[in-house]
Amino acid sequence: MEEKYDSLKLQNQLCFPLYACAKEVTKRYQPLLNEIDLTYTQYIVMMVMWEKKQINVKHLGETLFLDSGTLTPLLKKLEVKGYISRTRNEQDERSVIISVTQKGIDLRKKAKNIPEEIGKCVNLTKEEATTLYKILYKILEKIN
Amino acid sequence: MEEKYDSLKLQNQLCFPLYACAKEVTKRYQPLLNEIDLTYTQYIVMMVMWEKKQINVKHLGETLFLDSGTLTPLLKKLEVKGYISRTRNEQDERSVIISVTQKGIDLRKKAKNIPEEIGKCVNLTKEEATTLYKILYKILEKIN
DNA sequence: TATAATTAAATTGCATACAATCTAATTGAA
DNA sequence: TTCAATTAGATTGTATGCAATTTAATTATA
Repeated sequence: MEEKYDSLKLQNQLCFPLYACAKEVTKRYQPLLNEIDLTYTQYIVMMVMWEKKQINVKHLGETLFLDSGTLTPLLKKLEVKGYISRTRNEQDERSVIISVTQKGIDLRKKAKNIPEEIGKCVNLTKEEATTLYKILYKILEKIN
Repeated sequence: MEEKYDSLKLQNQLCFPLYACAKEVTKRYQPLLNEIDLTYTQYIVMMVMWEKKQINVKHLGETLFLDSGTLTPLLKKLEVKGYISRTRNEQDERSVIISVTQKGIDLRKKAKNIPEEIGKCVNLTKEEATTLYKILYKILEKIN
């Protein structure tokens, strides 16, 4: 009588473990990130900055799947902390260019061991990690 | 010279696609959930209620990986909407028992087609879905 | 039994997320 | 060229999430 609702059971959802897992793994970052005074979202922004040195808000948002409603206040905080600077693009005043500062570059040294620490507590085999990675990116590509 | 920081590159992270995927998939629920006036978090709470009919806040939190700081205000909103009721456990007044109302039970009919709709936009093969499911639960078990 | 320790929710404060809207700058089409 | 459409960020409002603390109830222990 109830089996017509089986698809609504929590344990039959794929989205729920995805949601829970992302939350729990992110939570594990926090003690490590506290030591360098970053939140998880600020950390992934800094990861982009360490690689790109300079990027505008629109492109940063596309890279991280975040919109200006999230990024604008977050970038202002990173600017106050001295890790980035924000300047208008002179060729197109609508665009804001984010640049990493020397202090921001120096922060990378302190973050260096974080990925390894997280790897330990997730504890997947190489194959599982690769498989997970591929499936997640497949979803991300399909969904956008 | 830079390769010692490779582990800090965004594309070498497993956590980032996990984080992004969870967010993007959850976002796809919203148009469907708007029609029944639920947020995603309220929806997973209702999924538990449809199955259990009655559960206390502590157990609900363990099931959904959410704490009282998130659940208390959310449950009050669901109570205002008439989908659940909240009562103290008479045997242990510290505990709050959440019960689904008839209006809450009726809501399930309207939610019935949501999982299928989401499945369409995620578009994994059966094998991929199964693999993803297993790996995610492996992480959840290991991490807690 | 009286008090300390523990437990379950609630509260507070801070940081996302995102939809919707607004503003200013740029682009496009008649 | 001029005005409409588009674009990039910023702003506003709502809803999580979670750490830390508080409160009230229960349990454990000297």
